[in-house]
Parts: sequence; C-alpha cells; structure tokens
Amino acid sequence: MTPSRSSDALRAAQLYYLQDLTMDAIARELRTSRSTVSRLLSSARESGLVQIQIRSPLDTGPELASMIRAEYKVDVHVVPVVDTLNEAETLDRVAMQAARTIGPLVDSNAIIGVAWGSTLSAVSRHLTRKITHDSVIVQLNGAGNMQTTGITYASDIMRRFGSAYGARVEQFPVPAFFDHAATKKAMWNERSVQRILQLQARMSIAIFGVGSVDADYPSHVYAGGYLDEDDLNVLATSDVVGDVATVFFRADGSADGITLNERSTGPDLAQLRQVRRRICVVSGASKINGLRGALAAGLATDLILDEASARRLVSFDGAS
Amino acid sequence: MTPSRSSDALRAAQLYYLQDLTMDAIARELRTSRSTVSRLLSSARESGLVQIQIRSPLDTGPELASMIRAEYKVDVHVVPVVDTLNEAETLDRVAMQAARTIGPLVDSNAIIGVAWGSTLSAVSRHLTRKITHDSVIVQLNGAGNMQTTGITYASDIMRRFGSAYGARVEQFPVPAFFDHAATKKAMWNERSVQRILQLQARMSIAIFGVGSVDADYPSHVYAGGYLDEDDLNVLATSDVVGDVATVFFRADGSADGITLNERSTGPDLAQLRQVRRRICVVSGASKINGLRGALAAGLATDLILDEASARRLVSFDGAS
DNA sequence: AAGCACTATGCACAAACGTGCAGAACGGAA
DNA sequence: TTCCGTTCTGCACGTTTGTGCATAGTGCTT
Repeated sequence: MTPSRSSDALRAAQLYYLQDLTMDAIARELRTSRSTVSRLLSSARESGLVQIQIRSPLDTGPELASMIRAEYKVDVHVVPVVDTLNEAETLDRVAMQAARTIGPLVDSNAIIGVAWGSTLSAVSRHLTRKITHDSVIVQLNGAGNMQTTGITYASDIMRRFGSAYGARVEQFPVPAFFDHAATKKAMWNERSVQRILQLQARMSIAIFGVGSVDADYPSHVYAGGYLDEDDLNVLATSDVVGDVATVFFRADGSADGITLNERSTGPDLAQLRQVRRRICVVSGASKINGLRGALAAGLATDLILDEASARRLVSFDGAS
Repeated sequence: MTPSRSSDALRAAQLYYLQDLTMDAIARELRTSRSTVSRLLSSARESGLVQIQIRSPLDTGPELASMIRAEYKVDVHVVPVVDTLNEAETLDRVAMQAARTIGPLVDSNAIIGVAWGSTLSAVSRHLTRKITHDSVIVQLNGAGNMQTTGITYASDIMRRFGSAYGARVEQFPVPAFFDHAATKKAMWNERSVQRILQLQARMSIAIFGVGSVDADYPSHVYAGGYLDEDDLNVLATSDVVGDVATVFFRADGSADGITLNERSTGPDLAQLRQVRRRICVVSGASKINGLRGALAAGLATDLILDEASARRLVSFDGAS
C-alpha cells in the first residue's frame, strides 16, 4: 500500500466516522471518486484503523447473560443466533463475533496463548487486523499425533493469528500427547521446549475452546487419532467431562489423578489460571458438560458462546 | 425506553457490527421491520452501546501530527478540514471530532473538569452518550461577570456533559474574576467552595480550550465584560499570550507574577498539570500564540486541533 | 371507559453505499 | 522504448440504508 493511501484512509475514516460526512463529500475533499472512498473505508476497517466495539451494559443486560455472569463470575458474551442455523453456521457466527470481541483486547507487547481445534480454527478465520508491536502468539499445546505431525492444521491457526496482529508466532513442535510420561519429562527439560514454556508462563491472554467427552460429534482430540483405544476407554470409564488444550478435568473442575494429563502437552490448569485474560469460545450445545467443568475449574475470565448453549448452561437439568 | 427495546438494540448491534448481517436479515430475526432495525442501530450508536474509535498509527501517521507529537510531547489529533470552511464551520467539525475522541476516554468513577467558552460549548453540543457510573462533571472556573451571573452559558455546557455521561454536575458559582484578591482568598475558605476545589484536586480528566490575547476575534474572556479597561490594559502591555480556564500565562509557559491570576478562579497551572489526562481543544489558527504558551506550560496531554492550526503550529514563523 | 398526549411502527421514497467490470496508471523486464 | 502483468480508478448498476409521514399502539388522566 502506497504511503499516501493509508493516510488517505485515515483521513477518510476520520471524516466518515468522526464527522459524519457522506462518502460523496469525502470523495470531493480527497479529489477522488466515491467508490474509492468506499474502498478506503473498508480497508481502514480491515486494517484495524477503525475499531468498532460493543459495550454491553454489564448490569442491565439480557437476563441470560447476567445470570451466567453472576453464577460463574465470568465476563460473558452471548452470541445471538437464530435457531434455524446448523452447527457449522452457528460456529461461524460465534467465531466471527469472538474474533471481533477479542480484537480490542489485544495490545502491544501481549503474549497470546492460542489453543487449536475446530473452534479456534473458525475464530482464526475471522480475525480483524490490528497493528501491535512486539506481540507474540504462542501455541498452548502440541499438535502432533500418530498419523501426521498435525503441523499444518494447528500452524495455520497460529499463522492467521500472527498475521492479524502483526505478531511473532511461536509454534510448539511436540505431539499432542506423549506415549510415555517420562518422555514428556525429558522433553520439558530441553531448552527449545523451555523457551516455549517460559513464554506460556508469561502469557497475558489465552484463547481456547473446550472439548467435551460426550459431545454429539466429538472434538478433534477424541476422534483425530490423538488417543488410542486404551486411552479412550480410560476416559470413558472415568468421570472426566472435557478438556481445555488437551488437559482433562472432571465436572467439579478437579484434575488431580487424571493420568492422561501427565502425558498431555497443554498448560496445567493451575498455570492457565495465572493468565490475566482467559478467553473461552464455545459453540454448540453439546459441549455443555465440558464447559461446565471448565467454568467450575475457573479456567475462563471471558466466555463467548452461542445463545442456545447459554440457555442450556443456566438450565439446571442441562446435564443430560 | 422500554426494557426489551434496549436489549433488541444490543442484539441488533451485535448482529450488524459483529456478524455483518444486513438490516434486512436482522429485521427478520427480530420479527420487525427493517426501518425499526435502522432506528435501533442508530439508538445503539447514540446511547454509546456501539463505540467507534479510530486509532491513528502513532508512529507512521501523517507527518504533521507526528511532528507536533515529537516536539511537544502530546498526543495529538489533527482534525482534517477543507480550507473553504469558515471559522464557525471549522469549529463545528473540530468540536464533533473532539467530542467523539473524548468519549472513549471517559470511564466510570471519573471526575471530569470542564472549562467553558465557545470551544467547549461547541464540543458539548456534539457529545455522544456513554453510560458511566458515579462520574462527576466539575466546573473548572467561575463564570459570573459584571453584567450577568454567566450561569446559563456555562451551565448549559456542564449540563450537556452531565447528561451525555450520566454524571453528576458540580457548578462553580463564583465570578470568573474577583475584583479583589482578598475576596477570593476569603471565598476559597468557604466550605461550599472547598467542596468544588477538592473535587478539582481529584480530577482524572480536564477538558479545556485556550484563549489567545491576540486572536483575531478574541475569546469570551477578553470581550465578554469579564475584565475592565485596566485589566485589559495590563494584559496588553504585559507579555501574556493567552489563558486556560481564565488563568493566564506567557509565551514560555510561565505564569508567576501575573497579578490577574490572583483574582482568577481557574485552577493554577501547577494544579492543572497534576491531572492525569488533560485534553486541549483548539480551533482557529488565530489562537496559535495562546496555544504555544499552553503547550510550553505543559498543560495538555492530548491536543485536538484543526489542520490549519496544526500547520501553523509547526511552522517556525507562525508567531505572526 | 373514553379521551388525550406521546411514542413506536411500517410503508414508500430518496439517499447513500458496495462491487463487478473495463479501462487507465504504474512498475519492472527485455 | 515497448511490452506485459499488476494494481488502481471510475462508472453503472443493484443493494442497502435513512427518514417523513400516516397509522397503530401505549399509558396516563378524568
């Protein structure tokens, strides 16, 4: 983009959003055509020059949101969706709103931890650009599995975050689960791994979805070849309800004694809770049990979820 | 506004600004007409539910802005205006942009000091609503003069600020200048005055214009019957260049020994400099000398001014 | 219950806006 | 310089949005 083009965009944005001129008037002022102004403005929006955000009145909001807020002590954003939408469309809507809600929270010098999965993938596709300096995107958990290194899928997500915020991307090149806890211990002492772990320890924002063991169609983790028969059996017969970044927990939010976690590569729950801003994105009512566990564990400070899930979350018999 | 209407507005705003639906689609979703949605959205914007802000890239911005930023160490917002506009139209544009720039800075529990004058009056007319709690608007300096109590003019400004931000308004019912410094001393010990002074001491934001002694058509202070012949003569023969909230200063920003200030009711410069955020709004190139003085005195952390003034500010021979 | 004042709604029209397309302008490479 | 590929621009069209006006709804008074 030529030097004067972006300054034209700034000028147009000021005139349009701050002074309420029409594009026509702006065109005359910039000696160009109205269509160019239209394009300048959309580039100003896309590049994050113009930030539009919605501050829902925290107290007086729709009851659904305030009930969740009161019960779970999280900052909740209920995404309105019509019930005629299917799962995929809902996810898309939730992801779009999540992406735009996250935008304003990202700042310079941020260290942003990002998990991976279908939810995060959808979110990453809708991020709006925002110029920041010296920000880092760090992968929360490994993505390799028995069939593939899982690199492309997870790294696409990371890359999109990185380019939206002009941030350095730090991948975590380990499998999602080690076969042996001992290998993990060993690797965790490697300096290359240590670098990532130390970044994770300094995260200012973490963004993740949840997996739910009993989801109608299960998440990547449960179906993607990351776990073998035995592991899945253990999960099924234990009282694990879900996971965040491949770290498992029970309905009450506890995780002690879940052996699988000793082989998992995500940050343990205590560490995750250290992060100042922890954004959980959920779409699809079938994740409700996993979500309940995550909330019980206090994993999220911000929750973005679709309306249907929000409704089930507050209904007491939602545990079906 | 009925309870469900504002929640409809929130919903519409989310669908429109965060999910990119058309108003038509939103209308179907809310089972209402498209025109109602249009109106819901504009009420959402007006009520501050939707916040649009422009983050000008601090480093790479147009040189004009960055030169001022570098030279005077203030956060500067140059308001683009066509040069065919007259003073009044320019003021209006600057005021509109100032009002919208200030909006996002106002927060709950803020104590906002507001001066008065034609600039502030214009700004007050363009404020966008924003819901805050327990904010206070406090008047920076008295407004009475020899002819009138000056109450209505200044208090209209205050009232508009108050209602835009849902804030309590604290007027300062004293003349702009006392006739005798001794009277001021006495009044300053009154408890009613003390209350205001203590609020001022705790200000988190101050908003003011500048007066310039040599302005083409002089500000309220110099023309409105606030000062008598003698005072004006003293000003003319001294090296005073301008004032902020009826407190005068010289080109180098100094104010010591200016006797008029002992009778003036505005906060002294040292006190003003204590305020975290000090927003100076300037429209009209003839205020340039006053502005230079104010900047030399370090009175502003944020400067909003029109393009022509910005240009004169950086040109070395602007002192004409 | 009727009357009244005020607000909200939908319609219809005009204004404002986004975008595919064809041509112009630009920036190398030969 | 000419050529070619790429990007930018303005036009024209269809879509989307704002708004005056007549009507319907709502709440308060008598």
